[in-house]
Order: sequence, then structure tokens, then C-alpha cells
Amino acid sequence: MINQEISEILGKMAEIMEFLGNPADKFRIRALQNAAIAIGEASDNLELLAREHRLREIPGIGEGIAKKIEEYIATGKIKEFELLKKAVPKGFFELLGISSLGPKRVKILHSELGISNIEDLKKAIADGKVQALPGFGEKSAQKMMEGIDIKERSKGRRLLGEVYSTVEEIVENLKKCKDVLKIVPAGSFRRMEETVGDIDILVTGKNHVKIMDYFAGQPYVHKILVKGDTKTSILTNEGLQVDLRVVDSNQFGSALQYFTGSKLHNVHLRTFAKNRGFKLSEYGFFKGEELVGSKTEEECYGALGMDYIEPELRTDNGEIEASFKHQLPKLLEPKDIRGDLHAHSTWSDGASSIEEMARRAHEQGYEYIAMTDHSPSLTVAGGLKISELKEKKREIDALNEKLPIKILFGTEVDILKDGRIDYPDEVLKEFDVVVASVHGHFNQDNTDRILAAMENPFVHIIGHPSGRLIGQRNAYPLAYEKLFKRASETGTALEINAHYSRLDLQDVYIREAKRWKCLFSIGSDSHSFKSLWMMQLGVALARRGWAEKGDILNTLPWEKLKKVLK
DNA sequence: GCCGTTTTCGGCCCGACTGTTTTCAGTCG
Repeated sequence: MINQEISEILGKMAEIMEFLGNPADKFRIRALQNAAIAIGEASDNLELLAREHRLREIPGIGEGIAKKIEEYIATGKIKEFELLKKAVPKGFFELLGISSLGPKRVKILHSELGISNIEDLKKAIADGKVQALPGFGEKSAQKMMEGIDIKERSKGRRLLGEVYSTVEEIVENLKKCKDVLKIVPAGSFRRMEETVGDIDILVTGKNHVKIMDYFAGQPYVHKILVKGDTKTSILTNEGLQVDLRVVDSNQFGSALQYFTGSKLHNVHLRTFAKNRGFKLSEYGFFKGEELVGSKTEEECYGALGMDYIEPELRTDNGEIEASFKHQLPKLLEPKDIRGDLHAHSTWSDGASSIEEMARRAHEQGYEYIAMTDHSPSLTVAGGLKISELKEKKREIDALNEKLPIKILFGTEVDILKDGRIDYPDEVLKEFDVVVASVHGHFNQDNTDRILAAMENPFVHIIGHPSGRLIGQRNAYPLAYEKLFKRASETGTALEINAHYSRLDLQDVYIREAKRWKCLFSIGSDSHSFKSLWMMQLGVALARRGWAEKGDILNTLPWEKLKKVLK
């Protein structure tokens, strides 16, 4: 999305300016960095904001950066960036990607040894030239070689759902260390961002050294990157970086607050607090010299006169002000979910039978699960022909007689290229739940197709509305305002697809759609009973979009849901 | 370059770890 592109450019501009090293640019650099992060996490599409001349509503964006953004939207380029790029060696950003190398040292390497890319650097280290530079030594050369190795091994940020079980395993493993009292994963994982760069884990315990030794000695540790009394960083065998921080129990709250971030949330919170005479750090919240909060996060926020802010909201998008005014939403919680409204079975492209799916759903505490197998157009996914539906219905009816959970007769139909649905109305009306999704023609604006689907009285839910696959396929262009308006008018729910590769709608749009009073349904899009747990990711996504229980269809008991769907 | 319960000027979050240093700069989060 355009936000990511612009965020990257602004960040790179800051890096180049640091490289150039003009002292007068010190705070300009910081402003660019702040803006880059703010845009990366902004809950609004920049193109949309620019059109309405509302760019400066994003904290950190002023007149100068707003102009640059408008320039990029209009021309696809930022002139100043094009000029700055000419001032750095070709492999500059590649070199910066190496851990332990920043703009200052890249500059020395370039001016002293003419190093402009990773290959040059490897050679200079092999020749012993880097080690001989003032300020550099044998150790830093070795660090750089390790940094290159890590860069080549790691695949960048990973999907939340892909690291989920790894984090659970590491937490379970750390529990076995008898010096550890409390363990909580922090950072982007706790905020449930769609991707995570590394994993931060916070523990409390008396004997810091023993805990660090225990952690560093585990079989999943491939390499120790940093090891100290309060922080140890390792690389797992799969190339995932895990940072372990140890604090005393009485500092758990302030430390958890700090290590949960986001960076922008913390910077804003500290500035906010500083203006009121407080000083915040991971060791405590202080008013002057007096400690006013440190044991729990509630105590810390409370000391500032604020309500507790849920981790998913800590993106610096108005949550600090809302908390201070006691206007935060009461967020949806996992226990509010009574069923799953999007799941597949062996009837189409799933790996589990309806019975297996239903049994696991019951174990998760659900009252119902909708079995929404594909429709005929999706031949690759074994979509059901009309003639097969009766048999599937009979199976569901039989299972409903013997299982302690209600199985809903559902379907995920295709929205065809012209907006029609690929079952006729007299077939559609037999289903309990109809999810309508776009499964083809991704490279066009699909607003009209989806609007047409919403007009169909038998369509209850628009599945994965934007069609994106994280890191693989961009969302197709959509006029979101039109969709939200019509969804609200027709009572068509928008899906919050919980599958970790989709997470669609995104938090940005959930929040926007909520302003239009749209309804949502959360579906795991599971193709196996083993995937039903992904509902948690969908709940977290909904929370990141400020959604409350009343916004979500599948918080309703079946008897009420049935009426809403009709 | 951004921002405002002290401000349209004068500040800009705070600390750990590392390596190369005799007191600190660079990097990272």
C-alpha cells in the first residue's frame, strides 16, 4: 500500500542525511524518522487523506512532509529523495541492513576504503583492512561478518501466525527455568501486529544471570547476539531473533509498558508525561523524584490520569488522548466469540470432515460453526455443484442430531466478474450463512462487483473484502467509502478474515467502517480443524480496529444471529 | 522538520550493550 512506500522513502531520506552527517540536520532527521514510523502505522490511507487535505492530522506530519507526500502521490517520486540517493554509494541500503552497521560507520567504510556494497565489505574484512581503521577492531569486523550471515539467513519480517507456536514453545520452555517467576511476550507480538520482526519476551526473576545463562543455553539457540544482565538476544535455528529482558517484579508494569511499545506510542506517551512533570522509563513512572507507578501497567497509566490502554491500541492513533479523556472503547474479547462463520471441510478443499471441524469448534467453547464450502466456479477448490448440496445438508442435519454444537449450513460463494453470485437465488435462500467473496480478477477495481453482491438479499457477509495476501498479493483497488456506505445500508456484514496470511479487512478499514456503522463477522477461513485457533488473530485484528462486542455478528447466540441474517 | 496545559520559538524519549576507548560514540529498540 502507498503508506508503506512513502514510509520507506522518508526513512531512507533520514538515513542518507545521517550518512551525509550535516549537524544542522539532526532534528530534521528525527522528524523524518518519526514521520516514517507514523505513516507506517497510520490507520488511514494516505491517498485518501491527501485528497481531503487531511495529511497533517497524522501526528508527525507537518507542512514540509505533507508536501513531499502529495508530490509522491502526484508524480510517483520525491525530487529531494532522488537527489539524496545520488549522494550515497549504490549498495548503501544493503550495507545499512547489516546489524551493527549504521550510517556513521558506513560513511567511514566508504570514505576510507571505498566500500559500497556487501561484497566490497566481505573482501575488505578478509584483507584485514576494516580491522585496521581507527574506531574499528577485530571484534567489530567479526560482528559485521555475523551481521551479513544473519541478513542472508533471515527472511525479514514474518507473519504473526507463523511465529505464534514458536513463541508459545519458547514461553513454555522458559517456564521450566526455576529462577523465572513471570513471563509475558511483549513487542509487536503482544500488540498482535500482522507481521513481527523479532520476538521480545519479558520475564521477572531474582537471579538475572542464571536466567540469562539458562536462556542462552537452550537447544533452539543458534547464535547469541547480545548477552547482558538485563537483555539477551539470540537467533533461533529458524533464524528468528528473540530478545529476553529480565526485570524485578516491582518493575514489571513499567517494563512491560515500555517493551510493548509501539515506539511511537511510547515517544508520544513520554512527551505527554514530560509536559506534565513526569519522567518515564522501563524502571518506573516518576513524578519529580517520586515513584508513582511501576508494578502493573494499570498503575502506570493510572498515575498519569489515564485509563489502561490495551496493547492492540498502542499505535499512537489517538489512543493516548482517548484514554486521558476516558473515552476508549470497551474492546471485543476472545470470550465474546460464540462461533466461527467461515470454515471449509472435505466437501470442498478442506482437510477435515464436518464432524472433526465441529468437534474442535465445540472444544473451543463455540455454540455454532458455519461450514462454508466453496461454490461451483471455484473448481480448483472443489466447489460444490447444486446437485451435491442436498447430501451435504443431510450430513449436517444428522450431525446436528448427535453433536452438542450447532452446525450451520453455509457456503462461500464466488462473486463473478459481473457481480453475479454463482448459485441462483432459490439455492442461496436454503443456506443458513452465505459468505460472498472475490476469488479472481484481482488486478482491477472490484468496487462494483462487491456492491452488486451486497444487493443480493441472500448474501450475508462479504468475505476477505480487500483480497490481499500479506507479502504476496496486494489488495485490489476499492472505493472503500462506497462499500462501507452500502454495506451499512443493506446490512451486509464485512468479514474480518482471521487467516494469518489474509487478516482482511485491515485494522485501518475496520475503524473506518465502524464510523459508517457497519457490522462485521470474524471467520477463521480454516481448511482444517487444526486452524480454528486462528480466530484469536481475527479477534486481535478487530481489537486493533477498535471494534466492540456489539460490532461483531458472531458474538450473538444462534437464535439472535438467525434473525439478523434474515 | 514538527509541535504547543510553559511555548509560533526553542526544544525534541530514554536506556542497554558493545567495542574501543581512558570517558565515549555508535547502534539498537
